[in-house]
Amino acid sequence: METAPVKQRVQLDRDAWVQAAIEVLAEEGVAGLRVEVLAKRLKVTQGSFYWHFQDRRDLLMAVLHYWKEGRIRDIVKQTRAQPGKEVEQIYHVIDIYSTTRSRRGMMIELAVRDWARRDAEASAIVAEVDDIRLRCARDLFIACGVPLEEASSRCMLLYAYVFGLSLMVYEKFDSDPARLKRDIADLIARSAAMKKAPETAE
Amino acid sequence: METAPVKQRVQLDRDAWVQAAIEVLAEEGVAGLRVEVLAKRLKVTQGSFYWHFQDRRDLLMAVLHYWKEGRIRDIVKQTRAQPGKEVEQIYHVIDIYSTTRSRRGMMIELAVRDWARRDAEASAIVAEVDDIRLRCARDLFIACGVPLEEASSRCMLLYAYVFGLSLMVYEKFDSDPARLKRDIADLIARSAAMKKAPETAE
DNA sequence: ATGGTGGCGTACGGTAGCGTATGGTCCCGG
DNA sequence: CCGGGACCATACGCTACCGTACGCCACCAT
Repeated sequence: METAPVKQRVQLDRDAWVQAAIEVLAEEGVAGLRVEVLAKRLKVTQGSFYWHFQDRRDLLMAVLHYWKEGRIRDIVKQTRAQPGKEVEQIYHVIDIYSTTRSRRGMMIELAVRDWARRDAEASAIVAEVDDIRLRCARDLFIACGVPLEEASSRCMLLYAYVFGLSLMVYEKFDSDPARLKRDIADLIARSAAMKKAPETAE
Repeated sequence: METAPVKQRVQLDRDAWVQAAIEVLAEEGVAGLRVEVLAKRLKVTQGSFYWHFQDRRDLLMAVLHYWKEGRIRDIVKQTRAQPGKEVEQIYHVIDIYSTTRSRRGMMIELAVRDWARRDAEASAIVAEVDDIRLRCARDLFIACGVPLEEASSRCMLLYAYVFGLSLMVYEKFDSDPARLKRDIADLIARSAAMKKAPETAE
């Protein structure tokens, strides 16, 4: 996420290629992730690429695993709450994914998921990430006193909502998207079993 | 949706190309929608294509508008409820989009939305469709006695959820996806203002 | 019958992109 | 100082695809 300082590198390594690839992935999708384009962006030729990678697919797999590791790290970080602050943490998770603040991360997320719709290996990676995400979020609901099955439903709703939201174009629909998102967050997070829930937690 | 009977056509028209294009769009995405591939699929050469279309973009725009018209027709059909049956209709709408039954339609939907993320004209079309969808669904909630703002929140949650759900891979997470979806549908549709809501409506 | 037009095939030029082969350069250890 | 390996450039062949130019033919009206 921070590539600013090290700009004077003369030698590229696998990781530099992967990070640049993720950049292109976010902008153009998997289909736009071509080795010639990438090489041009890194100011080198294809000769360099085929030194570090066997072929294009090799890069794609590296991108996939790099993304997976990063997601897992972020997920455990985001779903770790101080005892008694679980509700706030749920609202925080919703907020992270539903604001334009983390637009870049969402673009990558969507590109990977679109990729996964036609590639088995990408689909497997997404499955792993989703499983971890859902379990972590469910634990958060459970810690709030929500029963298991309801916790499952609510965390699934949570993630499906945030991903789906970023696929929609709703500017014309509502004049106050902030209120809309707040209310939706309440629908997702406010359980009957959560009497301790705050008004809005913003 | 029904191309089975007319298989013996010798002359192709614009519409035949557009429908075949949507088929490819569902399978491969916009990036995979190439005129040579399409021509091969229709057993003709590119010469035919460039008779009916100015260029590739011309086809893409035709696909976009064809999709839009179809969506609008379906939306008004799906959100038209017999008075007193609005709640059931809401559950029905959720059911339509969240089951694998209409997999093909969802694949097209996702392909178009991914397309819209990088193309302004596609984005504009999606914006129109979303606006109509949201307004129709909101009217349904309002007809149930839900206040305006809550109706807005709930219908937005509804569509974001169904689109997001089809992006996720959750086989490993829950052993009973049917129950999960039922409970989520309840979270979306069952309002505090809807005392007349049925248990499950299935 | 004939010309002309709709619908398509053929042929071609051009570009983008993948992957390979091979040569060059810098650096580092002995 | 020199040999080898890491890293990259150059050059090439190949395929997929876009778009154009033009030829062919069936069909229909006059």
